[in-house]
Amino acid sequence: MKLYNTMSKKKEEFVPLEDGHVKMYVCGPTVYNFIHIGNARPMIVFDTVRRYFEYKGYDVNFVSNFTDVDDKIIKKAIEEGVTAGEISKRYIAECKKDMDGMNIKPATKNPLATEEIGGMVDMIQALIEKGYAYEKNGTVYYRTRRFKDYGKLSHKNLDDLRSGNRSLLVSGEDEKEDPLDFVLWKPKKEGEPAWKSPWGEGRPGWHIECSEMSKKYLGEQIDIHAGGEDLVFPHHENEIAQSEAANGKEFTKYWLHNGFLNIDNRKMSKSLGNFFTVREISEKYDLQVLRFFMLSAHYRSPLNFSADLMEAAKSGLERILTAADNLQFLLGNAKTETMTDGERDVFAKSQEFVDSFEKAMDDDFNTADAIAAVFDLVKYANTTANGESSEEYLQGIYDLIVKLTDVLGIVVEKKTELLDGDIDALIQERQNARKERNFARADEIRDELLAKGIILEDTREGVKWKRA
RNA sequence: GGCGCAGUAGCCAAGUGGUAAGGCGUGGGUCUGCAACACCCUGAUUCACCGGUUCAAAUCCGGUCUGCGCCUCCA
Repeated sequence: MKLYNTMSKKKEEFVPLEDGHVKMYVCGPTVYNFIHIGNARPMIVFDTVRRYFEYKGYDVNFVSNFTDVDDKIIKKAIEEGVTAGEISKRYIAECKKDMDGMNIKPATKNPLATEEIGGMVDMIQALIEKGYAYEKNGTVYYRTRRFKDYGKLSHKNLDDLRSGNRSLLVSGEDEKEDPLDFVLWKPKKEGEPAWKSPWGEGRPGWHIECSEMSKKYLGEQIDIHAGGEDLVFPHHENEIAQSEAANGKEFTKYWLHNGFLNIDNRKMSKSLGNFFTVREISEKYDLQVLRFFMLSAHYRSPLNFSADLMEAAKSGLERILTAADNLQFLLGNAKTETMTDGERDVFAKSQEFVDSFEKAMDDDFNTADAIAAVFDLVKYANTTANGESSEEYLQGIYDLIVKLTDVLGIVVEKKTELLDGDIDALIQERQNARKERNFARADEIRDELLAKGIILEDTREGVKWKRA
């Protein structure tokens, strides 16, 4: 399988560091509020990447952090008059609820920055000893120009950065030896959470968190490091500088970055009023729709979000869900058990959809193409399965749909809820009314059930129902 | 200013040298008491524009226009 590496700007064949294993780190959110749908994109995309690796038989060690100490968290805590810890704890819990709704598999480990301070201090210390960092008045800076590969990920040239941002030179950060130097440790300010260190009380800079947590839980060298494209510079560039200087070896083999999510063709921002949290979306849609929507485009492309596009995604997803539901329904009424020879041939042909699905995913996780394969399979199921199909055939096709949609993190299984006895009785009464051609009564019952959120569908094989 | 990405049907979106997947929507039809589902048919002589390379270009090269991102801890 091939994946696009931001470092080389090319699709590269994936070769794991260790056979059969994938070590993967995804930069997680800063938990100062409910996550927004922009945060959701990397979560969904890289969860899908993980699922595909697992589908291929890899054992994936998936680590994703929560940044739980940061200016924004502290600001929110002050506003509410609570501790920063209360804020981060609350929003980590809320974030996990949203992730669950989006069917994102729990990470192997979700480290918290505040629980890893000791390791970060050690790493900073090592950088100072190696001459890659220096301390001034309680602040520790990384000596960017000392790391000769600086800029290799974002393909930037240090002198361009400089000339393009002269304002930095005059903007007061005169403690730094060079305006490009970034903070590894910052001293405590009044009222802020702080930890002890050789340079006085304070807290770590953002970049060092990921370097340390990645090293601690995955080792000095990992296969994949991923995140939003905005993290390429400076965050990931700085992580490379820190980790490679401290550990003396290549940090990450493959760098994956997802494209940005726009709203109505504009960048999402509070001032534009086009800011959506995942929680808000969940009030209107099953979050599977959001997931399906995000996977309908390639993960590296910019993706536009709008109400119309969500509606279209919902319709598309329903087509898949309906097909699966229909197979389930037919299974409950199948008259024969084993496949006929004819069915065996028909079933054998369905393998081609699995092949094209895998081919798409093997090519840098082309989920849009993979979804097309799922739609082809759905059409195949709709045209070949019917009341005469054998149980074995129906189950076989159903299992294929589940196998593929599971990689995408889409659940097609209908939550099995038993109908209340009286609802069941109403459906039966309606059937009798229809038989007697008393359609007025039949429609009356259908409307009554609709009011209770039950939609009835009359098919050739019998009455089906679903929740509105 | 520097670096980079994108422009494919009404909408979304694959396709990166061999003659345009898939979905949503629209319109027509089959099925059906009606509705819904499903199925069949319906769509770009053409891939922002202008040149060039080639037997062959949406795909490669040059230029133009348009939109967007990064270059201050925003996924």
